[in-house]
Amino acid sequence: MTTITTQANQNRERIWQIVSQIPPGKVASYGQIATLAGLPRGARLVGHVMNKLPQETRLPWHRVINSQGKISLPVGSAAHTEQKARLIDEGIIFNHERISLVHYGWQP
DNA sequence: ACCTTGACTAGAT
DNA sequence: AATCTAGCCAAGG
Repeated sequence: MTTITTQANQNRERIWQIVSQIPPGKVASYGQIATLAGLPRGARLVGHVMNKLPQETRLPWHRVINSQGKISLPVGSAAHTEQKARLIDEGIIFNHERISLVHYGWQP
């Protein structure tokens, strides 16, 4: 098994690493993750990486939302429903589909 | 190799 | 508050 370290692989691993640090009951935005991973304008890449996570991943992907405090997945989709349920389980309160970043935003 | 598509965002209008 | 726009990075056609 040869180990190939492309730039894309490194970026992906940095993103995984940051996401794994978000504590329960807190949320972080795509842009915030990107910045912490050393990719200041890579918000979109974070979304792409989340989208490609294996179904059985143990990463707390549900704690990643957009800068408006909303879930970016399509409303009504199974994924959106699961994400919302997981967040509510952790004690997060939604107000009109929005999460208060002031109260629940992760401060590393 | 070229073009389009996203779990995006800050800034301008 | 609602829209637009340009910028970013990887993947897929």
